[in-house]
This record gives sequence, structure tokens and C-alpha cells, in this order.
Amino acid sequence: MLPVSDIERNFERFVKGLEKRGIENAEKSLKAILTKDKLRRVLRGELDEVLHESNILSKEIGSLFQQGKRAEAEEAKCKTSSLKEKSKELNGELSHIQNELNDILFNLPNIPHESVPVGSTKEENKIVKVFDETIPQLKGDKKPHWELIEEYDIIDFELGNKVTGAGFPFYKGKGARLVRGMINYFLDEAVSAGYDEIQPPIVINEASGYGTGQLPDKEGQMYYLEADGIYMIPTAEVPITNMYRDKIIPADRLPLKNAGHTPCFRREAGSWGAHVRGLNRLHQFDKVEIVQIVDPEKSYQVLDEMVSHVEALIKSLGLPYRILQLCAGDLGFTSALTYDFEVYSIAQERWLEVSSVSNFETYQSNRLKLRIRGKEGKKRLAHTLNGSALALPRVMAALLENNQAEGSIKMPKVLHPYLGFSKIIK
RNA sequence: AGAGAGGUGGCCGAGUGGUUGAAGGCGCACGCCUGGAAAGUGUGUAUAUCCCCAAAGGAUAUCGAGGGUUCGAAUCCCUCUCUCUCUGCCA
Repeated sequence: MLPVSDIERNFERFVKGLEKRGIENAEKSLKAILTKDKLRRVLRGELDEVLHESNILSKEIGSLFQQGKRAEAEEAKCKTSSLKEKSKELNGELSHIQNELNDILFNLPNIPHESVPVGSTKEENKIVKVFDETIPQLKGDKKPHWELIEEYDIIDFELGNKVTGAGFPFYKGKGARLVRGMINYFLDEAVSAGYDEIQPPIVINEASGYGTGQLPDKEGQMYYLEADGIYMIPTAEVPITNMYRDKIIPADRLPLKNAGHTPCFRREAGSWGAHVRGLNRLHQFDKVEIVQIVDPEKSYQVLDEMVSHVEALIKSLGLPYRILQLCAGDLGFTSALTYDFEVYSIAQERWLEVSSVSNFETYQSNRLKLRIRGKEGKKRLAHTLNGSALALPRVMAALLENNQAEGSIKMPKVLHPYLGFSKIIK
């Protein structure tokens, strides 16, 4: 949520920012925010004044009663009724305007960082870096992973269909072992990079959904458990970042660094087709997420640090990769700047997104009421960042496809200790 | 799931309708004292919003959350929620 005081101070920048995202009527919406906020303040002032008067009267009545001046007290009581009515009225107007204000604010996305490229589609994302080797070619057959997993019997989609539904596969034998191994490897790497490991709940309440910005924007993307009013998480970002909701963190405790593995659940409504076959898109998948809460001054430096962390992971797995900076139109609702990581899948001859690393600046912290207390006791909103390090299924798809050989699939060296085997054989 | 008890400031804890935003204690910060420290002593010590360029100051709200009664509620009523104890069930 955009902080109103910032909008007021940097009006032009906010208009331009929203327009860059292709938001229509950006200026009009922002102006409406300022007008409504102004009105809100006026009403607040009036209401406070009325309440002040009535508080004074109440105290008078109290002391009159104590002095035994009954008649005078009764008289004073009459005066309060008009004040009471007035305050009721003002209260109604105030909450009405507050709702209108929130409505606009909740539905405006974050302002893109100035370096974010202009553009409205994926094709306009800027390629920041491509791994420095030429894309390897395979000799002989190159099978897509959905054929390989059947051949080696490591993932079973049919069984998933039977037991749950499409997009919920079973991982079996060495496939299951590979999942577990990667999770452990990614977590270990995060821990040695200074992240505190967390095992968060995988369902969250509504307040948490609002806190990180999944609600009200992405209602339809999350599985909702109606009986208990809770949502299954689309990413560990939600519970982990919400740990700090309504917190005031002393500046010297920053940065806060957390990492956690969770299954992630996405309904991905209406997005099924040929290009999302196999592991390319699932309703449930595993991901290790890294989250940082930092001083605003340092957030872009931290973003770079997180990008390096993810890059090192992908490199260590020996996968061809590239890094994209998302253009304004492709940027997530809450993000100011996002880098996507893609790995190349040789058999599919496609780039697959495996990580997304973002700086949300104050957008989430404003919703979360997550603040930093500085040296002189001054408070300000923190910056929040997160990144996938990494999401498993597409990494797995690329590993299987790129390392396939005659009769076996080789596993990257870094995973050997985690797997207990060095290749998958039939 | 059933029965009972209870949620007060960073923590403990008093408070059952009228200067109680909240006694007292602990903790913390700053000062005094001391050669230094401890002890002692003094002062300060919540959050949000509004007024204000800012500071200072003032106002309003907040004693689990929401609603109600009342001129006035931490204190009374209702709903929800969480914690603890006992019983039940369970990995």
C-alpha cells in the first residue's frame, strides 16, 4: 500500500510510476486519495473536538455528583445529547471516507523503481545477464522431462490425478529423494549465507494475506478453506514476512534474514495448456524462500546480494541461466523491482523461470505496519525483500532434461551428498 | 470436543462505573553520587491518528477484538478470540 504522505510529497513521481505500469487514470486516483485524505483529516479534527467537549462535560458532571449537586448535574447531562449525536454522525462520515480511501489504496500497485524498463509484456523484460557459455546441445535423443520421468519412474502424474487432481504429482523413489535433497541443499546454503531457518505454517489468515499483498488482488489464486476462513499459502513469503506484522524493530537488529521451505499452493485458474506440461506448472510445489527486512537505505544493496545468492545456487547446479529485470507491465503488484531467473531446458528448448527476487520497498511494510526504530527513537517503515532460492520443479525439469544420457541421468556434484546417488538409472 | 479459570503498559502486578493512560515493582535510558563499579538517589520510559514546516506542546483513541448500556467503562451486558487447568480424543 502506498503511504499517503509519500504521495503528497512526491506526487509527480507517483503519477509517472503508475503510468509506467499502464494504470489508467493514475493521476485521478492519486488526486482522489489526497482529497479524501484531506477530508478525512478535517473530519478527524472535528470529531476530536466534539469528543473533547463531551469529555470535559462528563468530568464536570462527575464532580457535580460528588459534590451532591444533583440538579446541576442533571442539567449538564442534557447538554451532552447534542454532542453525542454530532459525534455519531461524524463517526459515520469518517468511517465511510476511510473505507473509500482504503479501497483506492488497496487497489493501487507499487511504484516501479526508476531503473525498471518500460513495457507491458514479458517480451519487453530486460535481459540483464546470460550465463557465459553457449547453450549446450545434446547428442542423440533429447527427451522432454515428462517422458523421462515415466521412463525412469520417478514422478507419477497419473497417480496424482487419481488421488487428488491435475497438478498434484507423486514423486517416487529417486524422484522423491531428489526433492528432499534439493530442499536440504538449498536450505543449508541459505543458512550458511546467514539466514535463520523457519518452518512456518502453510495456511494463513486473512490479515496475513492483506499484509503481504496477496489480498485483495489475488483472491482467486489461493486455495481457501472456508470452514476455518484460512488460505493455503502460495509462497513462504506470506507467513515469513507476516512474522513481523505490527512490529517495531530496533535499527541495530537489522537486517532480519529468514529462509524457509514450504510446499506452495497455486490454483493457477485458467492457465492450462501445452506449454505448461509436466513440471512446468503445478498446483503444489516445493520452494525454499529467502526473506529480508532491512533499512531503506540498504535495500537495493541487499537486493543485489540476494540475486548473487540465487545465481550461485543455479551455477552450482550447472544449469544454463539468464537473469531478467521485469518491465513495468510484468512487475508483480507489490514489487518495486524484480529480477527473474530462468534456466534453459534443452529438450524443451525453452527458458523456465525458477526464481523471482524482489524489493517491495515500503509497500508491504506499510500494510504490515512493520517499522524500524532508529537511534533517536524515530520510526520509519522498513523495506522488505524476498526471493526464491529456489523453486524446485522447473529446476528438476531442467536437471533431468539437460543431464540425460544413454540409460541414465547424471546429478550435479553438489547434490551427491544429499542424494546418496550420483545418477538416476532405470 | 466438554467443564472451569483467565487475558491490564517491555515484563510482573494493582485496580469492579467518575482527573486511571492506568498505583506499585522489575527492566531500560539519562543524570547525581563514586577513583571506578555496586548500592543509593533523581528524572524519564506505549502505540496510532489529528493540529503543527519542524521541535515543543495540545487533542482524540487504545487495558485480547468487536458491539452495547451510560453524561461517563479497564471496571456492567452481548458476541468472538486466545491462553491455562481438568476430562475426552489424537501424531
